[in-house]
Amino acid sequence: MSTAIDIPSLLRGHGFRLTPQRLTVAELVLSKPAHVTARKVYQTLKEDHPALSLNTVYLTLGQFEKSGLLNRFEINGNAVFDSNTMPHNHACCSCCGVIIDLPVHQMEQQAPSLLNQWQIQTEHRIWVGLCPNCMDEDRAGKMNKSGVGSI
Amino acid sequence: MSTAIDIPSLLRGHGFRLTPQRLTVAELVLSKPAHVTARKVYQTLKEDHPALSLNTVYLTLGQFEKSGLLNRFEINGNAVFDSNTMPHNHACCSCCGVIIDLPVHQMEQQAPSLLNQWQIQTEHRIWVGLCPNCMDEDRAGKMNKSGVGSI
DNA sequence: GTTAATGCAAACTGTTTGCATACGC
DNA sequence: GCGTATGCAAACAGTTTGCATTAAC
Repeated sequence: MSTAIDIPSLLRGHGFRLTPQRLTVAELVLSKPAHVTARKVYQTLKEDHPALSLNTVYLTLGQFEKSGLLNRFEINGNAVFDSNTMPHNHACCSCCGVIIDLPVHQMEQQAPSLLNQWQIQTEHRIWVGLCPNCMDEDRAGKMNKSGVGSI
Repeated sequence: MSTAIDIPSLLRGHGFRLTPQRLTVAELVLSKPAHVTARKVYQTLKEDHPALSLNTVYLTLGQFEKSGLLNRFEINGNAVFDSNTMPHNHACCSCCGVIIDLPVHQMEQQAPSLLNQWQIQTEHRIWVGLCPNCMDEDRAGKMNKSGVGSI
């Protein structure tokens, strides 16, 4: 990460006021690749930043999405925010909840001809299964049952 | 529909008791192509079948899914049940909420090589946008704002 | 008669909204 | 000082759970 992101400049550039809460959330989700839920952000930051409410996290992530700083998609009914705003696919482990980015293949770039008459707004493709780590643990009989709730 | 489905036989074949509620729900979602939410089923049937609770609908759809009679996926955080249990993709209109099935292209059949080490359980691909009908209405200035909540 | 199915209500989770207060600009 | 941000609490929607009653087999 040779070119560190200047979070304050980035936020100011999008017309945001520099509040401590917003800076903290931005530092967590914008300064490096991240797939997070609102609750995850809240739980991660609340210990070191008691002056942060879950409400503010929801609001802030929503603002970042509207400004194009974050992408939003859904896994298991949970809103997940992604700092990677370029087109890409996802895979999610149903055991540990880890989410990885996958490239969009050339053949996938155009929508099926049946949608020629549609005006496509978003597209999302996701694979769900066991990641290599959890398969190993599974084989070793140590599989946890937390499921994707841990995302 | 030359080969009408015998719902009672189908249910019995999967070990279900033939209750009026279960028969009614099955008739609605299994006898023809359908994309429905639990609430939609409940609202559709409750008028003619007062002896039906939302709880039972959730339970019944869940049982049908576990028996392989229905597929389940998610749109906008809502569980959608699909009578088409073969692999296929979806498109959803963000205006009227209509959902259409799309074939899986040959190139899509295999997971990306990055997932070679994964044990894939499910895969889902969805396009969201304006369907031709809603684009027409949009152009005519009659666009409704109901969004995908109408699914 | 057994056992599964049902209805009702309550719980629970993720998310949004209303409003008075605090604070960046 | 002005107007956005914030925290708190309440509202809200979708879904699941607990339990007594009912009905299919």
